[in-house]
Amino acid sequence: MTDNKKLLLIDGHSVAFRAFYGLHSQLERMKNRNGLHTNALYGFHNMLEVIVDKEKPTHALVAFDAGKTTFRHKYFEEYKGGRSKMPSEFAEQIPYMKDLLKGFGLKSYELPDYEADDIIGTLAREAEEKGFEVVVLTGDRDLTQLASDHVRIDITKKGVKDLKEHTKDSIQEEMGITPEQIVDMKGLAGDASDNIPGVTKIGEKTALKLLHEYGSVENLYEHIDEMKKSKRKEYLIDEKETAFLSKKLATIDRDAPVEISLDELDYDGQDMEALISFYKEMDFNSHLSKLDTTDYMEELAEELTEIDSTFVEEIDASMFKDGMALYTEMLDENYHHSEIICVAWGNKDNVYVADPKTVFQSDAFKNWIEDEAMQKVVYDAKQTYVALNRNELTIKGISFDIMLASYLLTAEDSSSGDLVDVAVKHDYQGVSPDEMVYGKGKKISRPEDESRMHDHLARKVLAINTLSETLDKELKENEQEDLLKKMELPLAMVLAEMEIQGITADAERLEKMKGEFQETLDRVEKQIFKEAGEEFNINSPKQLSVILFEKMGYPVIKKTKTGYSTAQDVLEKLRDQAPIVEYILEYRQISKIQSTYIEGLLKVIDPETSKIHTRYLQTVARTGRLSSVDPNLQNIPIRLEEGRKIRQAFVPREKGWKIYASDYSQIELRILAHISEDEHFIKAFNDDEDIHTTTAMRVFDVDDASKITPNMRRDAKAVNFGIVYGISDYGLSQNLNITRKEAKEYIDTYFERFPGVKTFIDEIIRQAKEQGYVETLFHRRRYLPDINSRNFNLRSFAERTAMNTPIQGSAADILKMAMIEMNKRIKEEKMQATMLLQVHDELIFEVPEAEIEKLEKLVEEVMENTVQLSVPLKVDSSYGDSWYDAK
DNA sequence: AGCGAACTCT
DNA sequence: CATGAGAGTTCGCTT
Repeated sequence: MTDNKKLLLIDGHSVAFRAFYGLHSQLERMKNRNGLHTNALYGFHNMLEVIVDKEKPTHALVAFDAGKTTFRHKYFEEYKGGRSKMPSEFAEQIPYMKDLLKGFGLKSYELPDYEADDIIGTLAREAEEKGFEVVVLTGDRDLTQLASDHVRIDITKKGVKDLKEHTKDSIQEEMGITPEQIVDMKGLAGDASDNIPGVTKIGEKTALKLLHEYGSVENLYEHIDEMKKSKRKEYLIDEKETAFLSKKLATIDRDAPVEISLDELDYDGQDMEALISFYKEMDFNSHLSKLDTTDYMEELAEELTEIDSTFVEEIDASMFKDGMALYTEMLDENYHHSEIICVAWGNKDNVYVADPKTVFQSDAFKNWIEDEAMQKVVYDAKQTYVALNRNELTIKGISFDIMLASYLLTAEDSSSGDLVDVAVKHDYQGVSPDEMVYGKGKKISRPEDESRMHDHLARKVLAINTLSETLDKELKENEQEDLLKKMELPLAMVLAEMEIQGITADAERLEKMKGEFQETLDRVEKQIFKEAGEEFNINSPKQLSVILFEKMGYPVIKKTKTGYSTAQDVLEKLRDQAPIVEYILEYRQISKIQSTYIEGLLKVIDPETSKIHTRYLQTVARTGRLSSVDPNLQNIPIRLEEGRKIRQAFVPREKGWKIYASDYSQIELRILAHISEDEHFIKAFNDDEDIHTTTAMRVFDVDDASKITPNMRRDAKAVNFGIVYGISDYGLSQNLNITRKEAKEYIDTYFERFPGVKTFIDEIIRQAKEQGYVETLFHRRRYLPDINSRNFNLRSFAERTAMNTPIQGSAADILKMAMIEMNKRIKEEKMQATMLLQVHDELIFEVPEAEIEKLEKLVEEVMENTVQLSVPLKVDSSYGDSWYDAK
């Protein structure tokens, strides 16, 4: 051996198929969050890991079969006939193989008309001629014919990671023939699995005997006359053609027109980024956590080309130009509390980095920030606004936000808050993750070497600058420019003001409630322990299920992945037979209020101002809705009286003022009416009818509204909801506690009576399948990669998303526009009323008594008329001394 | 530190 | 076969 080159060739399909059956018993357990089976991918992954680690190849390739037919079918149509169809659980995993291979840094190759065997055979020959060692990984014994002095064939055994190695010698020893003779063997004996016929009455034993005597099929027929007369000889003579054909079929073509050269196959290890995203996609969390990313991180850092930036201790006006990018660095994501630790700004010509102390003392900086005419581009306009506001600066003239732009373009989660995610998503590699500079978890801190931080920030500024141009172009191509510049960006400013304003919370009220709820909890807890006959942690579903289903022996109604379900709907079914569950339900309800709402809210009230400042996340919800965190003020209880009382703690900032709430009535169904153009729906809304009653009348075929019972209306309401969410008969039956058949009848009648809705659903799904995404009324997009998936769950989910997103998303768009307009009008009118909160279809204000009438008129005018649909939009308003009383 | 179950809202 | 949209927080429990 003159050199150490080693080529690893993998028979992709056969190895994956072996992996699939190797982990077949795990089939139902191994699914990702979307319901995609992952057992073949998992097994294949582990095999790759083992073989790559063991062999340390210098070159590698994974070969696949291309299409159904190969050149062999020309000679023999039935080749590989009689094979049963691939199970769909396996087939659905195939498209993801390429992601797995990408992660391993392995190239793959297929060749029309040829099988993977031929590709492998050809490359193995070439490589051996050039002095390589060759290892072939396959699940298929056929490949053993390729074994030679420098070619070894590894075949997967039943256990997933076990391999059996086949060398020229081991084959000779086990089979008694050379690897080359294996095809002669098949010529005579055939191969049932590939539907290769062979010669009648000749099996492996006979073939072996014949081959020992004659060596090959060709030689056998040359000397066939010397064979003494026998039935076998007759068969051999009669089926001479078949024997040659069979040999030909079984022979791997070692001279296939493979157009990839060995040089291209050099292997340089895993592609960390691709591997991480593959693990995430498949929910391979154990792999994810054991991944050693330090090498990768260092590598990334080295890859960054050097950039120029200036750390400045004195600032002057010459450092600011129109169109520059600006970034303010904070270590905690909650910008209401987190300190700015460094500031950077600049463009492609100059990047400046400075300490906040320097920046906030500078008049030149202040002039630039507050000059509307000087445009700035940023990452996260709202964060930037709030951060500067806390330093007595009001930023004006933000013209672009790459975080918002990226969200509009891909509607993918960029909530990690790290600019690097957005950059990488748009193929910009010049910036590193925050984690690399500041560390992660509890250890997040300023780097000791300050210059590292300065460089990091300078890179962010350059990234913002560069990406703002490319993303702007992409937005224009998608007709989404207005969505950014007239909706999301102005909204970011409005939200910033709302967050900074905050809502006043009455801590004393909460403290008082806390005491009362604690008494209830103690009392209910005692009763539960008495019924159970022992003490345990009621908050632990695991301990609770032991008590309920094992100790007390109540029937199990539903199971979760990890054990018995003790969810609300399950407990409600046990209510009649199990007195204890009544107490458990009460305990759960109250303890949720206590921990999340009372104790949780008390923790986030600013003791100085008595205010709560939530943060609205503008780039999380895939439909375009906002979400609210730290705390979430969009899920304050209302349905049950006990929880609703929490709202008494939300009060106006001044005595004598009121909390004023306005919500859109049935906005989603009105949008459905508008988009679907269903005449019955449109008429009902134009006539201001009660939509659920009208639905009930049509579905139950009743001609008089007075004959609609509350139950009929309730059912109709559930169906209307179901339509908006993308209904299934099963889901509706669960919801209404009726049979699946009855639910199906409801749905069928509904579609019959509202044909426009049916047409809308069919049409939106068709459109989604064709273009791969759906849009709201205002061009907000959501891509649906699974809409044509062969996996039922994935596809169904995408179909429901296709119908729900235009509805939910258009409602979100309308609210956003109304908020921008309201903010503007309140300022124009110089009102004291203040917009405080948004809860998906409602806006909450605080208002002086004297302005109530004016606000009422303004809110209605704005909310009902910001957008004109083919049905009217209707707003219901109310006010009171607290949020509780605004009902 | 991260996940799943349970709960809250529109 | 599995089975209604979009979110966030808290808890217990495992790593």
